[in-house]
Amino acid sequence: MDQDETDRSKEAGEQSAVRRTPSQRRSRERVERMLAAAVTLIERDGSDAMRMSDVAETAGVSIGSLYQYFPDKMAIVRSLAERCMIEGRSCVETELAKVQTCDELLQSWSSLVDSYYQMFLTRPVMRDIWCATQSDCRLRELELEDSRINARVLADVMARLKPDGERAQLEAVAFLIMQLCEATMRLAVSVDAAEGERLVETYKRMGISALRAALAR
Amino acid sequence: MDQDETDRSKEAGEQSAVRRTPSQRRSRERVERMLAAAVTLIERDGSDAMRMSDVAETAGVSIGSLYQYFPDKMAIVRSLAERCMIEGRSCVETELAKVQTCDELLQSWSSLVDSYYQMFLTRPVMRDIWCATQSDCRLRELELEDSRINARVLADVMARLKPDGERAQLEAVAFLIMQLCEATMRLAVSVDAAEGERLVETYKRMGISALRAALAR
DNA sequence: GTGTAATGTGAGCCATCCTCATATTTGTTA
DNA sequence: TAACAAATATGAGGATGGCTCACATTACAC
Repeated sequence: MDQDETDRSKEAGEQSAVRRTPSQRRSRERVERMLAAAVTLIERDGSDAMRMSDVAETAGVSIGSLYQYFPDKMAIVRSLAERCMIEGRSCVETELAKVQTCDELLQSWSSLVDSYYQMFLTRPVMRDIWCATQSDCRLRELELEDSRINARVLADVMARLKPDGERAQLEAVAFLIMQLCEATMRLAVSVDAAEGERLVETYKRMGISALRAALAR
Repeated sequence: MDQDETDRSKEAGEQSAVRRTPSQRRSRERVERMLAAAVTLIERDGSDAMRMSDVAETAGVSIGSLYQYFPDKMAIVRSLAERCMIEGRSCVETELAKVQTCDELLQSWSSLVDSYYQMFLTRPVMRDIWCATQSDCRLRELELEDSRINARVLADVMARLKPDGERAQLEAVAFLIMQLCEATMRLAVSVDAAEGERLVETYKRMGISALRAALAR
């Protein structure tokens, strides 16, 4: 069984945020408690300062239990990050699905950026996770993959609006826009609120003109 | 003396990459050896995997000597980062000093981006340092300050080309362009060469249109 | 040459991640 | 319900690596 997990994680590259899949309700609840404890601690001190022993204590489980489900410390952060990404992708898909015109696209995109920024402001844990992303190879890959998926969704819409556009080109623009969005968020939450807001506005203007340019004749 | 250092670092926020300033030639050379050793090890395994004991051994000094000059492991990375930033700022200043027209600005900026990208490709240590930036508060501040300085230089040129432009607005654009440049580099070196190059191109196009828009009537 | 300040050393302290042998709980079958 | 296997839980302690500190050595000033 353990063997099984290891193999799967090796080939799939994904999964493996958990080492053993919790099948009974008891263990599923405990895993939730562990993740919740991690959020609490990360919001208080940051993920670097978070100690595994504290996570265990806060969650009311033993160190051993923690390691039953998470192969290492970073796996906890990855797990939280994955949830954020899934949530984010769902927002992007929902918002972009209804787009019919270029103006609507710019509008939808702009509002996505706004709500994303709000998420960063209201959920401090996100900022930490997105920083941790940079120092963890696996997490970086996850984020890249996430951006690629979102970029594909955006490129789909763009392709609908400009059927003769070169697909690779559209996707490159969309991918960069997505990644620069992450970068802008990381930046905006590092400076004071007023400057942060202005940066997000500036980014939106850049993105809009990039989208316009990519969709133009 | 030690007291002095501590105080200065506390108030200045800067400096303090070194704990004790090497005044004799012998110690200055040793510090250089330590930094060189760190570069070697970071290029091989990354700064996370770099062990202080290895740095000491590679540099041919004792652990204690290392800690005479660097208060902690991150201080070494910070020290390397500062050197890169100083070098980068000098490039930016030199290149932008000769700009007289809008077209020349776009040309100079574009060539700066290109050479910066080349630096990332040819000096793997830079990628690692720029990643470490994200997880270190002090280093993040250094990078922000670096971007601000470069943004001011760029905004100066923009102001020359558009004397009636609102300064704060120009600087916001310039600052974001600088930061997104960092982000694009980090991204471009994380993907394969072909995609990396296309991303840099896309970024340049976005930057150019942002600069054009900011300078337009 | 003598004294002082600067510099160098490395054994070992300590925090923290993570393992593993063992104990407990749950679900299943007869 | 008893008996058994599979799943789950535990925490002492091994391993690693950052960092300290008491002491040794070297450079420099007079």
